[in-house]
Amino acid sequence: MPSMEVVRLPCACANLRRAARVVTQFYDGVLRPTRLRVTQFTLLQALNRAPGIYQSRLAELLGMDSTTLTRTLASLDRKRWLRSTKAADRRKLQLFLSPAGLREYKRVVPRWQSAQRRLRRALGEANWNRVLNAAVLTAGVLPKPD
Amino acid sequence: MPSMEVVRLPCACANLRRAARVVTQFYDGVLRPTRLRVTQFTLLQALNRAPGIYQSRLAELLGMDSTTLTRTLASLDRKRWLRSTKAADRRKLQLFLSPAGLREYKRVVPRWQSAQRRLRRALGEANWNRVLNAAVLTAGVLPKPD
DNA sequence: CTGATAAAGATGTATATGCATGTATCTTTG
DNA sequence: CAAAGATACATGCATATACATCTTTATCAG
Repeated sequence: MPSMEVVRLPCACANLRRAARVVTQFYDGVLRPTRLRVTQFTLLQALNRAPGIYQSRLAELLGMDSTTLTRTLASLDRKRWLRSTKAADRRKLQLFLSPAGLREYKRVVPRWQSAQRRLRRALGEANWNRVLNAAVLTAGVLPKPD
Repeated sequence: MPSMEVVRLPCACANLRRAARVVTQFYDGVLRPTRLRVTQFTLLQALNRAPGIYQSRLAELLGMDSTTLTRTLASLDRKRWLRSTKAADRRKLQLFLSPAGLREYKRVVPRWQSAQRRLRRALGEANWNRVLNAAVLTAGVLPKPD
């Protein structure tokens, strides 16, 4: 008979990925009526806060491969929420929200706030702050593999 | 000029996803010589610990949609690392490692242990334990959206 | 028992993600 | 300055992930 007890995963990475999946599903659920996912909302939010940021810097900020951004940003661009211009160093792209992008961002903010409030209540203050610092925890701390 | 300061993301979900990306990249880097990714390693490890587990229960354990498992397990199955049999309730699948799957798991364990040790050292005990509990934090705590 | 409903998994479709590699641009070295 | 190397982004390819929907099987109401 299959085990009924909880199988504790000893892998830190597996646990973190699991937490990210669960929380993403929660946020996406709350955001569903807006037809925007939390991943795209995060990009709009970052661009609202750091207009003109370089793609490479944004990737660094999100701990994400810069080439992953190429595609996710392309989907925002298709919706006309983005403006990008070449920087003085013409290899670099500077990214901005378009007016429509700003409107979209503002439209979704209340739902996002609701998700934040509900998660905060569910976790309690201490755990909430730990989650907010999760990114900082792993920023620059990790040694290069091999 | 694009901002040089750190842009703190206020979204708990964005932070958690970021941490998961960074840590996944680290584990995948350490595991690279084995040509196995941490996501697949996690499945082998789970099946090693809970042989005969139902697919739906495994999905629950990993906070993952059960239909996502269908495909990830299919990739393990293509490599002949899996055995699955129908349960008494013939809608359900019971999952096991094949002998080759067990060998593969054992082959990769040392690298995984190395990644664990290195992350633990980088984070320190307190943060390490928080990460190990990240999954528990979010288990069953979240209210249904709407 | 039969029809209605629920549960488990498979499949279609879409997004997210990373690495290897390619191309354009910049920087460094002689 | 020209060649060599480095940097930024785009593209090809592979995996990861979820939801809606479909099929199969089980359970429940009568």
